[in-house]
Amino acid sequence: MSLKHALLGMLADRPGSGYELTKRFELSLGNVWSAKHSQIYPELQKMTGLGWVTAGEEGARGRREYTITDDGRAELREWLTAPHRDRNVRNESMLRAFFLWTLPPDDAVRYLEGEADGYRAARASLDALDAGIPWDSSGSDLMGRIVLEQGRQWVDTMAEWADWAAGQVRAGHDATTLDLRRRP
Amino acid sequence: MSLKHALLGMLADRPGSGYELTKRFELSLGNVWSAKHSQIYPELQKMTGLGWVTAGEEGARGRREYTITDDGRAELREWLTAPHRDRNVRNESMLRAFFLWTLPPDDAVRYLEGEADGYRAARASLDALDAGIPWDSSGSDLMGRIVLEQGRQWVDTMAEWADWAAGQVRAGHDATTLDLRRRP
DNA sequence: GGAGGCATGTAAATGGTTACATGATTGG
DNA sequence: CCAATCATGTAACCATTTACATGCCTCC
Repeated sequence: MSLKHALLGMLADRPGSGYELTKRFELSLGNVWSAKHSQIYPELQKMTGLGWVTAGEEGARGRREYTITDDGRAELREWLTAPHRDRNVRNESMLRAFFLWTLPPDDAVRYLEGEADGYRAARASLDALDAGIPWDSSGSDLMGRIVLEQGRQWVDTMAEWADWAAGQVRAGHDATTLDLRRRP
Repeated sequence: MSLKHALLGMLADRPGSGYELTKRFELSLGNVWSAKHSQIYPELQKMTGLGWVTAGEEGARGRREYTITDDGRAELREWLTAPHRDRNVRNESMLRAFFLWTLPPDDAVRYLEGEADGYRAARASLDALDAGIPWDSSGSDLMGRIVLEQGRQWVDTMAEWADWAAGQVRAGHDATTLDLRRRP
C-alpha cells in the first residue's frame, strides 16, 4: 500500500492537485516509484475518506488541490518509522540474465553488453536530471539528492557488473571458474 | 507478463511440477522474481492452452509434471532477445528515504543505519546461499552464479550508500553541501 | 481557430497476494 | 498415529496498466 504513502510524502512538502502529483511522479519520484493518473485520482479520493488529506475548492478546469492533514502526517511518520521486513524485489533484466544460458553464447554476450549500455545511458540521464535541478538547502532537496546519488551508484554498479558478466561469458567461463574480482 | 517467461526459463532447464517450480522461486529465483503457488498453478494451465508446455500424466498425490515444448522454447528465445525499454523500478526503501526529511534528523539517521544493517544481513545470506550450492559447469549454474554475484554487488553498494547517507544527514549537510565522494 | 497542455475522471483487463480448502504420503 | 511436507486448486481482494472519455484554458 505504498502509493498512499508516496502521495502523503509529496503532499507533506506542499499541497498539490492530482495532475501535479502525476507530474512529480514523472519528473522526479518516478526513479523509485511510479503511478499513472488513473490510479492517483481514485486514491486521493480514498485518502480524503480516511481523513489523511482534505480536498480544496474546485478551481479553474476542475482543478482540486489536496492538503495533508495532521492525521495524514501521523500516518506518514508511522509508515516511515515502523519496521518493514519485506524486501520484495522484482528485477526483470536480472530474470532474463538468469536464463541467458538457453541462448548461443554470442547472443548472451550481446544481451549483457546491451544492458551495460542501458545502464550507462541511465547514468547520463541521472546526471542531466541532477544538473537541471536548482537544489536548495531544504530538507526535501537534501533527501532528493541523496536518493538521486543512490540511483547513480546503482546504475554504475550495474554497468560494471554487466561488463564483467559479458567478459566472463565471452571467455567461456563456467560457474566453477568464474573470476569473482571484488572491489577493494 | 514475466511470470510465464520465468516459468518457461525454469522448465527449459528441466521439467517440473507446479509445486517444484514454487520451491525454485523460494530457493533461488526469488531474489530476482517471486510468485506464489496460487498464481503459478493457473498460469501453467494457461501456458498449456498456449502450447508452450505440456502436462504429463497425473502421478502420486495428483502431481502433474510440465515439460516445455518447442513453441515454448521459441517464445522464451523471443522474450530474451527482443528489445525491452521499460526500466520500471519500484523500490520501497528508497521511496521511504525520499521522505525522511519529514522526520527529526535522529530518526532519519536511525532509519538509514537500519537500512545499512539490513543490506549487510542480505549480503551474509547471499554468501550463505552461494556457499551452499554445489555449483557445476552447466550453463544454468554459470548464469545463476553470475546473477548471484550481481545481488552481492548490489547489496554492498547499497550498504555503502546507506552508511554515507546516514553520515551526511548526521553531519547536518544540505543538498548544496553534500560530500559526493565517488568510487575511484 | 487550432494545437497543446491542463485537468479529471471511469472501465476493463491484467497481475499479484491472502485466505480458504482439500487430501496423500512419508518418516519418526 | 501424528507432524511435516508434498501436492493442487479456487475465491476474494487489492494493485496496476491500458484504454476510453470529456472539457477548459492559453498561446500562437
